[in-house]
Amino acid sequence: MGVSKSDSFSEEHNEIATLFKALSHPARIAIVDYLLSVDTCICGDIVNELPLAQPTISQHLAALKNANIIKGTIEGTAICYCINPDTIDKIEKHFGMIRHKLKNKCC
Amino acid sequence: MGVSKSDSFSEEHNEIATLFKALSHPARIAIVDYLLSVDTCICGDIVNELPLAQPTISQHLAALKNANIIKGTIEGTAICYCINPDTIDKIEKHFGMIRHKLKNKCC
DNA sequence: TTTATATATCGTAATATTGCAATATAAAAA
DNA sequence: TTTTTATATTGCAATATTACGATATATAAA
Repeated sequence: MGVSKSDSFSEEHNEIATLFKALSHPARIAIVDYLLSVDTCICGDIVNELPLAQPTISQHLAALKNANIIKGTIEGTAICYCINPDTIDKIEKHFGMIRHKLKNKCC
Repeated sequence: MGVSKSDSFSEEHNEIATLFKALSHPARIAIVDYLLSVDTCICGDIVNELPLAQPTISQHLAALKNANIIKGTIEGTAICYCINPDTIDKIEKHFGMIRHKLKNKCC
């Protein structure tokens, strides 16, 4: 009834689904893309990059932080954001596993 | 107001977000995992593998089919499901891009 | 201290997702 | 044809997500 039956699934399935969920919105993809498009970590100014209101972006950033996809460190008034490579690794490994299993299949 | 402002984002950002959304539920991850765990394509019997009612699984399968993550071909009364390697490729390429961009960064 | 700037939180409305019982559909078997 | 089996669709209730105005918070600058 609207509740995801998380308890019914394995820890790992829940974990990977949570990561994908964090990446399941175009605004969050755009944020990740923007963080990747500049050479250094970004302090401030993400709000000006997207066509969304500041509270909305704050929410999306919180979702990404919550999933450990980005890291934010306070830098005076601003916050500096970076991609967390460890989490990217984790997702890539999952696809590596998929790729590996796909190789032994006939489709 | 609850509506994702898809129009505000690029085609590519929307497309990749849609793929992640399809993978953002543990039941759908479990389905993909199950399809990968057997050597051949699965005809029927997915319903017995998961602790969800048949209509719910049908919905999840439709979501995966809709995102082109799995393919289903009718085989008599049953339907044979397979992972679509092309879509897996697409997602992997996205992470390849992320990985590439991360290399030139200081974090 | 006062003001400006950057980000977070609250409250709320609109919409989407999840789950399932009931029912429909469609092919295979009897 | 009737029955069985597998899957899809409908309808609906519970919950989650998305978006933003208003407001809070916290540091920097004046």
